[in-house]
Amino acid sequence: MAFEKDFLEEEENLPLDAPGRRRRLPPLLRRAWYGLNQAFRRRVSGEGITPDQFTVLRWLVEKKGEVIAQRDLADWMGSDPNTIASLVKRMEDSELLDRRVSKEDRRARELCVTGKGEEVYESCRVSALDLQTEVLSVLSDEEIETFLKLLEKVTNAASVAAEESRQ
Amino acid sequence: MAFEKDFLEEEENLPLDAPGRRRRLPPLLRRAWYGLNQAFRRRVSGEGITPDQFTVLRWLVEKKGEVIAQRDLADWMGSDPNTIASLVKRMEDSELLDRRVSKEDRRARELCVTGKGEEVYESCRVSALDLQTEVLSVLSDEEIETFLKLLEKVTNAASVAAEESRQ
DNA sequence: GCGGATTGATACCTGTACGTATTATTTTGT
DNA sequence: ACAAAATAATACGTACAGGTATCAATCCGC
Repeated sequence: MAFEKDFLEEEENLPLDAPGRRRRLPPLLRRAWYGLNQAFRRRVSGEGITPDQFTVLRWLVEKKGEVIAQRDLADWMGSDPNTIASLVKRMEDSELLDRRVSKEDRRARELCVTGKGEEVYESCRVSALDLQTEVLSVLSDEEIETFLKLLEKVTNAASVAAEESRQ
Repeated sequence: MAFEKDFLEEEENLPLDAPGRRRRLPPLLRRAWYGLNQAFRRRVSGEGITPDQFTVLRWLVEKKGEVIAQRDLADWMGSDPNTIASLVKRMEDSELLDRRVSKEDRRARELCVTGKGEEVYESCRVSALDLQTEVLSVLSDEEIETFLKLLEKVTNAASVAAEESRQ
């Protein structure tokens, strides 16, 4: 198809943010993340938790046994320590986790998932897996591998860019 | 479509959320989006706008001449009308756009970018382009095409999942 | 042309993101 | 040993996401 080839080559020469360009990274990433997040929120709202609270529970359950401070969560989730502070406070209020002052470093708070937290996590995990499977089912197995590999590179580059943009 | 159903059920299923798995979609997407958004926020904070305000300006500038209501923005950005209402209110307060009641439908508010809005948009557009180029530079041109194509599929699937998850 | 459904926007709420400033504690340099 | 730097968490502020409830205007079926 000469026409299609011309069209594609023409698009490749457009600047990355040209209005005519069909696919721009920021809007696509935004819609992908918000869509996924919104779908998950709607599916687990009956359990009384939010997507971010689920993420915290996942870390706590998978790392159970290890000592986990709020600072660790902030690093793993790429979130601000402020955000984590209010997040875990709400979760402590709803008894999904316990917080206690660390013995080794009295500035730090050690986090520990409660029994209720583990139960809630387990029931939401199924929804999370279903959703992920559903969304990725529009790609072939090979495409999934390729996509996740490229996404990981882009993610690391974005994290570096964010870090380097602090003033 | 019996065969399609069978095919889909047969696709079951990779351990997409196994703890040992190196790459999981939701954390990667989350970090990619937050990293990109954070980098951009830090770079344009001097201009007095936020990434979302920039997104609104881009739509208004690119669609200039057309009549744009808040509802349209909500659709294009995949955001809640509530979010758009407060967003454009802040932007009206800082004189980046004008709002007026539509002649054709007195429920609707027509949005129009101001001169100041256009100036701010133009100075931020360069930062946006730089950032996008920087982040995508970790991929080859061919990988960029592949990645954006697959990301678009995933994005559409995520939007569909969000829409179908309303109760 | 009238009553019900739909639609665009908003008020109010909770939850999240992240910036600055502050406090308490630990670490480090000398 | 002690002052200075670094660190973990927090208080407080602004912005954004999105839910429910509400209002006003429009549309639609009859």
